[in-house]
Amino acid sequence: MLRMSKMTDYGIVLMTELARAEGDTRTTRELAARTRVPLPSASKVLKGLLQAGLVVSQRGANGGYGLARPATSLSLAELVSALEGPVSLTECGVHATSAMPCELESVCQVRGHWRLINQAIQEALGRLTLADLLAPAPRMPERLVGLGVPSRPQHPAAPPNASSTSVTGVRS
Amino acid sequence: MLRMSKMTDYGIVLMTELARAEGDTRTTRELAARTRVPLPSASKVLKGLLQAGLVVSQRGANGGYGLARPATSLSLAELVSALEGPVSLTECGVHATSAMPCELESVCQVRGHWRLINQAIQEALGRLTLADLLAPAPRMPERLVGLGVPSRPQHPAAPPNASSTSVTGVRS
DNA sequence: TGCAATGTGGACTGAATCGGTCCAGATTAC
DNA sequence: GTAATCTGGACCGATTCAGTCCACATTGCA
Repeated sequence: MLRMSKMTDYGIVLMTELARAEGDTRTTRELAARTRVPLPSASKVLKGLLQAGLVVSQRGANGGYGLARPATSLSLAELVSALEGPVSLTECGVHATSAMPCELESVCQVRGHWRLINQAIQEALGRLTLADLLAPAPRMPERLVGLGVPSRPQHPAAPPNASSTSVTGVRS
Repeated sequence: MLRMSKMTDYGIVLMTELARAEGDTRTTRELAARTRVPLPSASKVLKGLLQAGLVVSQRGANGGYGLARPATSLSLAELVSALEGPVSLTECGVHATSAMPCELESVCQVRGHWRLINQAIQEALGRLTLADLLAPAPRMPERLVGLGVPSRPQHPAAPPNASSTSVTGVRS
């Protein structure tokens, strides 16, 4: 659990494929075929990426999609945010000025902690770029050194729940 | 998005309340009343926590729930794992020996990266204990220093999606 | 000029999940 | 024996999600 949606999964795979094109445009059909993402879904995701400004489109014959910026400047955090909304485990801290303010704000002391956790997750995602995903998976990429080092008692592995596969899962 | 489920949210609030009892047991009714979690839902979540071994129960009259271990040794990662399943943004890396192995494993280079990201998130959650949540929210707790420091270009804030509230959100 | 290829925006549907509720039964204190 | 409490499971309605489809706009090319 605590998963990204499948669409976000698709989005990352499609962006990775686009990054391989290096400036060229690719049609939705091409991208779908190469990534095995169902065509209509690929189309849907690409529309979302377009609205988020992460890709540019060329309409008409010989049209297609291309990256809006170099792969080296597109962070995973941006991708996930664009497709999934703000990265935040709880509502708390997302809309600080919500229409539904915290009625027990004065007595609750959890908020600050969550904000930092959300921040940490966002940072972990922000450290990797699309370009990084193209490179061979490193044993321990410099950017994550210091994050992945256990410093607390290991918690027992949660029961594995056999479930559906994700594209990222399947292809990664 | 990228949210915990509401049940996990409840679980954290309930555990926090249990931690305040400091060894005493609390009935489901008490816990629900204090946290404003709907009683049946609180009951459901507590059952789950019991099976995960995070709380102990005393049946019968004068029964109730108590923490299975001191709050200082219960990490948030444990809590989330217990209620939400393995912490992993993608299927990939959760069941490495899945019945559905990656057909394109040889060409895919994303897996290693995801594994590290999942690890980073898990670490961020593992650094905080239940006891930490009881303390006043710090500006920047020592345990997270170094995680929350931006090192990449800030990505534009994703469009705020006004939505429902979470318990943690409401009370934090 | 017209046609074919392609993206655009939106509606729609079936399935799965989630939040929430309820109940019959076991256990314990008094 | 009775009341209070946890236990395990079934159940339901609402929501979300993945996926599909369609009418239309745009563009390149014959």
